[in-house]
Amino acid sequence: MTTIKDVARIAGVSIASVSRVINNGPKVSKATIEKVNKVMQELGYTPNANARALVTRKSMTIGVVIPELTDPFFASLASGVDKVARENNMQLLLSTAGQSVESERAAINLLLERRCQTVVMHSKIIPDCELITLCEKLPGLVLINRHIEQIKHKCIWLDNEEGAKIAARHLMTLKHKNIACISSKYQIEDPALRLNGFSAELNMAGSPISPALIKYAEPTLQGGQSAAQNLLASGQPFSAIFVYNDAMAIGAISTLEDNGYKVPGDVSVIGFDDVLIARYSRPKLTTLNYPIEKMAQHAAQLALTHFKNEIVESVSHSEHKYLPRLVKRESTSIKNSP
Amino acid sequence: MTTIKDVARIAGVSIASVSRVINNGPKVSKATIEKVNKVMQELGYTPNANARALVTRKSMTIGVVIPELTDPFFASLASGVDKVARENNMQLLLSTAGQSVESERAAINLLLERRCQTVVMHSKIIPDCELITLCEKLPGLVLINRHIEQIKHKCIWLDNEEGAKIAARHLMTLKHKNIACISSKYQIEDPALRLNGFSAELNMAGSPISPALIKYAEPTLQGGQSAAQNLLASGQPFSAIFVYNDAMAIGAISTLEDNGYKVPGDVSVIGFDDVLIARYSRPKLTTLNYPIEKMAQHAAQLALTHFKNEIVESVSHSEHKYLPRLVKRESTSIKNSP
DNA sequence: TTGAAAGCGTTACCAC
DNA sequence: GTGGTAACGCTTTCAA
Repeated sequence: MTTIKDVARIAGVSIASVSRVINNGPKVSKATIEKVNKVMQELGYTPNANARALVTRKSMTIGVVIPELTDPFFASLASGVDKVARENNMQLLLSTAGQSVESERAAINLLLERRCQTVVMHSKIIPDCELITLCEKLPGLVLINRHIEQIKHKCIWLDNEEGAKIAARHLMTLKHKNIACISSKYQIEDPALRLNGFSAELNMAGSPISPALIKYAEPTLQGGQSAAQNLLASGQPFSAIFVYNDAMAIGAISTLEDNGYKVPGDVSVIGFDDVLIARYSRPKLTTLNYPIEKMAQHAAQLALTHFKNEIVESVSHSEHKYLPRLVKRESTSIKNSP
Repeated sequence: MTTIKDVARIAGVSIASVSRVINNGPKVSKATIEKVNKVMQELGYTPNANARALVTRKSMTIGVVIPELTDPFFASLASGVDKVARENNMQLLLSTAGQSVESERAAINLLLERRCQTVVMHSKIIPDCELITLCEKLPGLVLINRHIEQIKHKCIWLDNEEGAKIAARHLMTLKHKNIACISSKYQIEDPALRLNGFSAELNMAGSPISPALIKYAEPTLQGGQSAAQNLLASGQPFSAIFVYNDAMAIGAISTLEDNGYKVPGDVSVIGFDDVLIARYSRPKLTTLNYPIEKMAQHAAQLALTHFKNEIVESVSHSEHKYLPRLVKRESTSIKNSP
């Protein structure tokens, strides 16, 4: 590869001058600029980002830690960060973390080795205290979808509980009384929060949810199918279901229809997340929109701000909580009079 | 940040020794290893990957160039490359390229600056000749979903035409005679190849496709809906549709059903790609599986091989063509006797 | 088995 | 305006 030295030699100027041209430095004559640019062109010179990072101590990269890329939810997250990176002439360094503490640690470590001072991390496994420590070592770290009180100004998260309450109100507005729930048996936090919020709201309205109408399964299409199966098998009457996520909701709908129930005619179904498939299902899914891409952009901006130390009081003390938005589509409707 | 010097000083050994410990170098006494490891631990030392890349001239990264991340197809591509990267202790450097020549060039350039010698690129815009030149500069470059004869040993692509033929045969096996097509009006290559293959196969079977039964639209859900609308409005009879991709196929199905046609009862619909939504639609979509993640893994491996110069005759002369696989689900069935 | 020292390709400071 | 040069943090000879 040609280096800055080659360019300098052939252009007949010093290395320093070439560097100035590259960086639009001040005090360079037009003649030099043109001469150098011409030589760089001819030689196909490409500056070495590693060398630059070494001396400037700036890697010009934004890191993202996510469990995996194939889940559209995480792809959107990464995409949001990517947008901010591009706006700031930085590049995306992706580190997939899988599902274990060790691999989450390894993922963040790779970013540290690359001296990536700005990172957006989605971590559900590493314990709070460890993340708090990490934040000191890496000021430009922002957590997404996790709320840790001590570092809340570096956390961007969604109010799952409130989202569930919105869903509850929506279904009650539609006159539903016997409402079932399908929840996930994994991931401690989110499912629990959603279920809590939902039943709290029903309690408040004076029509508590019947324990027999809560089913747990894998958070997948198949999980939704089997949970709906169980619900049907229970013999309990219900006219609506609040489902943990969209994939399960679509699974539930397919089971319901296979058993002769119309959605939303006989049973209303509401999902959560508003991922891609929600718009492609039939009936189109009513769900709660989780603005993950927007949140990720916010997170990246915030990480940049923290890294640059431009923290003002307003930022360092404010919470960054998002609220899901109800998206009414076709899978919920007013209760049929029986 | 603590450096190798700090570690050396505190451990009371030379920089060279610390380096040897870090790299599991040969000829280091057990005592030194332990001493150094202890100090590294205490200091929370993290080696600087940029400095290492500079001196070793190896960046330990695999680059990926894709138009965007939110399309599940490209997310799978990136994910395939990521898997290979992890297996080889390398990291993913992602460069999104958007939809213009300039931004495709910029994307690859960022990778060059980072001295990323292994890259998998999805490019539909940059002209062949430019890519051929680029391949000389970047021996570890592999193109995915593009076939350029002069560098075919560095191309991994899918046989779109043959895929379309498989679809045609499937529909003919199901006794369909009047078959419609919905194609995309964008992206020069893929849609044309698919349509060509499809009509060629029907021609061979002696029942050429009627031009009135070919509609073009945006390659989206909405595009599929409007194309199906047009098809219905044409008044021409048809009992099956070959659709450019899954999103359009699902759009077409919704329009058909909204107009009282049952799928597959009245009309069979077959998609292409087998992306996530194909499994979530109702009826589940019959489609052609495009093994993009597997292809991406292959591409990454191949890029690694080319970079390491481990090219053997068999690799440098063979084609890397993939065939889509028919996935029979619920949206196609044998033609109803009218 | 260990250490000294010469780079790797840049930037940035300091003279001129 | 321009050029010389000391870092940046690390690997890798080469001697000892």
